[in-house]
Amino acid sequence: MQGMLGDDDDRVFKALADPTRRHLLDRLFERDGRTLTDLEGDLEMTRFGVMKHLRVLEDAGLVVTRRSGREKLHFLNPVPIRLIHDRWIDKYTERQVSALADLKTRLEGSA
Amino acid sequence: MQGMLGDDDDRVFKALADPTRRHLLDRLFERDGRTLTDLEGDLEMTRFGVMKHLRVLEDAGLVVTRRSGREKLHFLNPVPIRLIHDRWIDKYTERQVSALADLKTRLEGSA
DNA sequence: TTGACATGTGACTAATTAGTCACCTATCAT
DNA sequence: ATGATAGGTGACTAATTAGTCACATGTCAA
Repeated sequence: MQGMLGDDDDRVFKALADPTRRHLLDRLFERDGRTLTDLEGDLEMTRFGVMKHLRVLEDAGLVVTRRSGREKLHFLNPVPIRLIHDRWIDKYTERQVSALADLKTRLEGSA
Repeated sequence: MQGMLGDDDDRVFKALADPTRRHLLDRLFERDGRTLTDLEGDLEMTRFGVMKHLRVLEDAGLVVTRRSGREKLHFLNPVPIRLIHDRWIDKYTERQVSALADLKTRLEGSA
């Protein structure tokens, strides 16, 4: 039981704690397979900073990569996100919580 | 669109980044309505430390509280967790991702 | 081959955050 | 009332983390 709550998931949560890294995930959610240079584009940060953040995301398993020649392509892996969900939302209450979350999103969207 | 990605969600992710706070959420997931003294029990930390962590969780909306006499009862609010989920997992891929997550949990459970 | 481009590494500094301390306030039971 | 119990505050120190730098490696296209 403690096994699945160890170092792995700590890396995931630490990775998600930074707004730049969440923004990178947003970009990859929008469209997968981007390169470092592509992702560097809209960030007010040096390339090295972005690379460091991508490394953290990759170590956490939130991003998986594939080399293609001199480019490195980045893909979003949503499984760790789902595991966070399952840790504190059981199958029985999932429907109600999901409905509440949808409601909240809709209310904020129209505001 | 930026509205729902603002300071609020930053507080949520920062709150989740600490293992002690995740443990507190685990305890509340197991059983709701605990007091500070109750939660303090199995932690190697002073009461003040625990109180500080609970405060962070409450500010993030992950924990809601209710006063009952001289006691303060703590409840887990799963909605922010679900919003994290919905940010990077769309409704169309949710089933597949969920299945993968279940598989991963089962494999680790039997290991 | 050679110049240009994409990515990678180790060390340094500045800023953030965790945990503790002494001390304070409010409520309950007798 | 009063002693015990539950919870709360502001300031301090130690540890962690973000961002940058100069420099290095590997790949493509002509």
